[in-house]
Amino acid sequence: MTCKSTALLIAGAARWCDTGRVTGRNLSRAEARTAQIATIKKVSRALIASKGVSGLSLREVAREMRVVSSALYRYFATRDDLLTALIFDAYNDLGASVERADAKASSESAGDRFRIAARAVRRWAKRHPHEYSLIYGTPVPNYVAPVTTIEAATRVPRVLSKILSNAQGVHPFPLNVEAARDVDQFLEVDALEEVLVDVPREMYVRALMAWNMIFGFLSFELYGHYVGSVKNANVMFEKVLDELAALLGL
Amino acid sequence: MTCKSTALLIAGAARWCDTGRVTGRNLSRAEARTAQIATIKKVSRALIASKGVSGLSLREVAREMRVVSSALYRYFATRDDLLTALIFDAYNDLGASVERADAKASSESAGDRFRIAARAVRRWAKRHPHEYSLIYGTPVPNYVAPVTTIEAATRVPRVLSKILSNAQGVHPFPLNVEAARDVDQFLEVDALEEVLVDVPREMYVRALMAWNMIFGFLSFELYGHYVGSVKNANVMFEKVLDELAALLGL
DNA sequence: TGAAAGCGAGAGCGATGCTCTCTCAAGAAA
DNA sequence: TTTCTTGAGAGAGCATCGCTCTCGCTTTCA
Repeated sequence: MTCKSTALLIAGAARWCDTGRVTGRNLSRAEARTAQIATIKKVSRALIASKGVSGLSLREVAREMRVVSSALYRYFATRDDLLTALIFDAYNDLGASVERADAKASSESAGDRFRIAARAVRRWAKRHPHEYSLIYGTPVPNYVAPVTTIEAATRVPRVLSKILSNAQGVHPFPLNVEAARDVDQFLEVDALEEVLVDVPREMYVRALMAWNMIFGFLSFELYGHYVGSVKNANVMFEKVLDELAALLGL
Repeated sequence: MTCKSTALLIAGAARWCDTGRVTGRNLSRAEARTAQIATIKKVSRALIASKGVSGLSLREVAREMRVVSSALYRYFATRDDLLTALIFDAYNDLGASVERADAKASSESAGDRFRIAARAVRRWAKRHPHEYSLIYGTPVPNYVAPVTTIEAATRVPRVLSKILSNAQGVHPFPLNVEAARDVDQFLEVDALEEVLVDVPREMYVRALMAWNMIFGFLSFELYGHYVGSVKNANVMFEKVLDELAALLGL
């Protein structure tokens, strides 16, 4: 049952020992390490998908990998560290999905690109509800996002704002010009300028609202707050996108 | 340390035995039971407030109450049952807060009433962030809202819609009449009519959006998604309310 | 070739949710 | 008043969890 005689294994083929140890001549220690980390995350994602975030247990991951639980602590010092890695991956996975969808829609009108990007967000969220919760649901207590995560988290806003900035000249709903003048009083305009490139400041509030509305909608949909009021969320989402597009002048 | 000789306690005064048992002549069994339930919930709320929902442990509640953990199972068969009771209370507490705020604002204009109600939601959420998460954050796995909870959950929407229906005749942003005609295709119009009394159907989508936007904003604010973009959430919230009021024609 | 570092096994600690049995007190029935 | 039923807490126990520590083996590197 244990794996005392790794020397007996066929040297040419890297493979899993019964006990989970990665061995074989053609897999360096570093490679084995990244492979193990990938496996841990893969199994964790599967576990989260079936039991939710709170159902993720290091011991069960270990059991699944036919490894003793203490072995996992070589790779993640803490359950929260594992979650942090998964959060990071989720942001990037979502961001990549939306970027991909937008890239394919480069010839569309601004309004259509906006809708396509928003639908990509929703599609990802509905396909990965628990990973969505990981990043947009209740945060894990004491969790503080590392800097790398912050960057990954801006990928979706960046796509939306690129669409916005490409759509200059179209006339939005009447803007409250007075309200837009003191925008630097309550927004981090310096940071926002790096994301909302070429978007006029009068639009910042509405841009943030649109971003917030998309995720607010998904939280309501996924968490059941639309039960009893919204019968067909697909259609409702399109209606919301219509309103948002009008608000943004798309 | 144990409480074998309750007969020796002063009969006239109901009091806690050292071991947690409620005793005394003037406290009936039923009264003692409701008192214990109230205490359990009170201690649980305090625990949630300091450690978050996931930090709520029946054993710690029991310790706090100087009672053995198994005793709590006389009142809540499961940790999730306790959470369900707390969710119910949270909905009602939030609903009552907003109703109270709106009742005091009956002489204000529709726009002001809308803002006052929305601010009441936000104030409650910021004062009870963990209870907010309980009802608007990631749901507990396998949780299904009992009917009584559903009713409690509609108290806030009811207030908002009452304000809306009282504000007929004001002209909203241009409504997409075409989009509003097939509202019964994707909304539960029968159920919505009982909440959105006297609100025209063309407004249903925007009314739902406003409701959703308020809570979406709070989730973003409380869960840190505005870090790096919104400097002063108080002001930003007012801007959002301006936009929503305009959208609703208030 | 030999020292250093990485990794998994395994035992163990304190904590969790939950179950079960035991005992005793309170309320209802006689 | 006495008997019987029911409700409540105590306490032991089970399976599980996150996490720590030591041990022995293997890979890596000087």
